[in-house]
Amino acid sequence: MGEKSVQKKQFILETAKNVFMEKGYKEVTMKDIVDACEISRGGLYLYFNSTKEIFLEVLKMEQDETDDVFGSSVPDNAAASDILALFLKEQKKELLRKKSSLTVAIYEFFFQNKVPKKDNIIRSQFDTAVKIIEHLLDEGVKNGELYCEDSLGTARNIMFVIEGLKISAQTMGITEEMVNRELLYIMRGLVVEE
Amino acid sequence: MGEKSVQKKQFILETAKNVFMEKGYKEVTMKDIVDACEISRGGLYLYFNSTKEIFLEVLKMEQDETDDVFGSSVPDNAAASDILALFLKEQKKELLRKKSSLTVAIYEFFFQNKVPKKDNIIRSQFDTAVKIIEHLLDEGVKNGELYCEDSLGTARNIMFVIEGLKISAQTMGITEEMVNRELLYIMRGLVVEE
Amino acid sequence: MGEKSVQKKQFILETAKNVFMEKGYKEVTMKDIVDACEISRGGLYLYFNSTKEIFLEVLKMEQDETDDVFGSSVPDNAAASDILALFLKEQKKELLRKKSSLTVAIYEFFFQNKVPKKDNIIRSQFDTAVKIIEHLLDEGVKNGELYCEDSLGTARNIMFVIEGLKISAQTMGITEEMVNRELLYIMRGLVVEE
Amino acid sequence: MGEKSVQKKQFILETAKNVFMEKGYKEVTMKDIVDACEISRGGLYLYFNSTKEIFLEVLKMEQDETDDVFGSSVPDNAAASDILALFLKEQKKELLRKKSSLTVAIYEFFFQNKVPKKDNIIRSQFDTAVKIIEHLLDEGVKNGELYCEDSLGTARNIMFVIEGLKISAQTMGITEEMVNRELLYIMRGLVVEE
DNA sequence: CATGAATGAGAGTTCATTCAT
DNA sequence: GATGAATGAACTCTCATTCAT
Repeated sequence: MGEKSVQKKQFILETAKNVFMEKGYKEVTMKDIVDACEISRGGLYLYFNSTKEIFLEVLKMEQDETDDVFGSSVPDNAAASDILALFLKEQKKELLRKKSSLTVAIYEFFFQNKVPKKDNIIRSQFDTAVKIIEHLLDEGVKNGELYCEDSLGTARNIMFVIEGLKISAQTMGITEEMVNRELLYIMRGLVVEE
Repeated sequence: MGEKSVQKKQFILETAKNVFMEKGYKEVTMKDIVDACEISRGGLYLYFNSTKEIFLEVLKMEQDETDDVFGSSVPDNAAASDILALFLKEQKKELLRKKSSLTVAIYEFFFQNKVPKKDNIIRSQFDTAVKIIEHLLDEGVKNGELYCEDSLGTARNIMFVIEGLKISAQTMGITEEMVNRELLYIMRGLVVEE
Repeated sequence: MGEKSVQKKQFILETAKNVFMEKGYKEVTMKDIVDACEISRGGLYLYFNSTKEIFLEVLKMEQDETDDVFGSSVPDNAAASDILALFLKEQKKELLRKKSSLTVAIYEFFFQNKVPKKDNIIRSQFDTAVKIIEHLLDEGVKNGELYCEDSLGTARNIMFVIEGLKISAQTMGITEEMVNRELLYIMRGLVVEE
Repeated sequence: MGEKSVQKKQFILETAKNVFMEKGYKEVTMKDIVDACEISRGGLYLYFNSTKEIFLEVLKMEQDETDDVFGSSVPDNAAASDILALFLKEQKKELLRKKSSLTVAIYEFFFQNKVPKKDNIIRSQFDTAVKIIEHLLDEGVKNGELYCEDSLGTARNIMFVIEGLKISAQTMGITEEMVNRELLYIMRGLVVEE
């Protein structure tokens, strides 16, 4: 595939991502993507054979971007509790950003496609997040900022709460206040009060 | 619609429920239900006009059944912590029952149908569960079995964890061990150790 | 068929007539009539086997009523030109009564059902009207009120104009003014000016 | 749509026109046209979305052709009365051409689609014809060939008679003799007898 | 590489007609 | 007589997928 084709493929993926953000996963047809990309029907098939194939590549793209973000954005000399708070704030922003998120599409996709653990982006992102939180908790405890007896258990607990908030945001709807309340509840149990 | 038809309607709903458990919500077509019920194309339309209509009635049916269960199954003179443990065990069973659950269908349905709060079964079940847990916690604290400063906050936290486990079960897959671990984590923070 | 059944049949015909006036002929389904009559599907089939059958009986009913009207409403000792004017006025009223007329239904019916001359209500009504007009013209000429060399030809001409107005009313729409103009044009050619 | 498609679109319209001539307007389904064109179900939808859309384009096509004919076929130096006779003869041919005419389809279409005056082909053709006849009458009077006091009124009268003949041809059936008789009746009133 | 016309399978929906009760 | 549940044929419309150009 020439360089030009690589660009076109990239363009299709970016455009398709928007479509998935709009309509979720199941609803999206090849026609939707063809229309959004303003290319020919046959043209799309030169690059992808199904919405599933496209979605998988969109996911991979997403994952790469997320990895980058994760790696870069952590301030070096910040206090662990501050970083944790920052992390939670980030999650909150994501949670409340109703539209223009792949969340629903990802859920729909994984509902019907049972993928092996290692390819499961939800799983790997969950695990990564747990590890990061665990590490932050350990740091916080070491520094005396935080109190936590079981950092791994707590990290997992936090992530399940966040997952719970995430799905609730998409199904029953949640307000910013509700998210704040939950995150506060979590932090209250961790921060050492003077 | 005569008495006979009520039975048939019920039969269709039961059958359709199985179809939704099998295939989720979006995937299901009127034809799927026609085939499952072994009735004629037109026959189904005598009772329902769309899968959405059917699904809504299946949900209502479900909810009624759940209400019954909730009302009846609580032992009278049990210790609060035991009832709570029982409740969590029930949730666990539900969580791990991969197939033959409407969970995925319900998620898919509420992804695309934003219904008013009061009609949102997910919301109302969530709220009901929170109230029950809160009450149990209060009882437990009163009896000295449990320790909990903010029973409402804790109840909500527990339910969000359960929601998190529920969606995780459907997307990344979870083992019984994982569920146990989480529920244990929750209980550990509540039970007064001697 | 008992007396009761005769009444019911009559009721169906009256109701069906309204449906045909509303929707024309082709559009009407057995279901439409069942719904309008608020009887059972099977019930209708006890009396009629198709919309065509129903329409034919509606037509016959209509024809009988029209015959009655024609017979009774002619004042005995009136001047021929006055009766003619009255007749034309009646036609005008009919023409402009857009809704609640069987006109369109009749047209649609005869477009696709080529019936033998004698059963063709349009034909027989046309012929009857021609005869009446011809007679009136003859009378008028005899009395010196009217001038007309070819009473039969004129009668036919008048009726074709009226047919033309009738179809125009249903297709391109006509105003009262337009009808007046045409009828005036006709009368001007007939009335002896002093 | 490429050049090739334009040809195909044209082909569909021509074929559809025949279908409409056969079956009228209301009766015709997309499937009828698909079958007549021997194309695929989906193929037709590439060009048109409904029988209404197709019929409207067939009408436009027809109108264009008619306009051409009107413009070209008038001999230059002919006597007005001859042209008028020619015109009426043309109408007669049209009238008697029972099958293979869009007449019925057009009537059916305009029965249920009330279109604005300017888009109403029946109306505009009627008006055009009136103008032409009026002009011919004026010419004829000027030349002393014809006698007519109210050329516009007469023109309109003639056209309503023709409309009446047209609808009668489709509903009660008319013979060539009947048409001749009517046209003769009209001409007799106009031609100056020596 | 790219196009877009073409196909055909399949979903939704409506009704005429039948038939057990 | 009367009911209305049930059937199945027919129609509309949309897409995934192919293929000649």
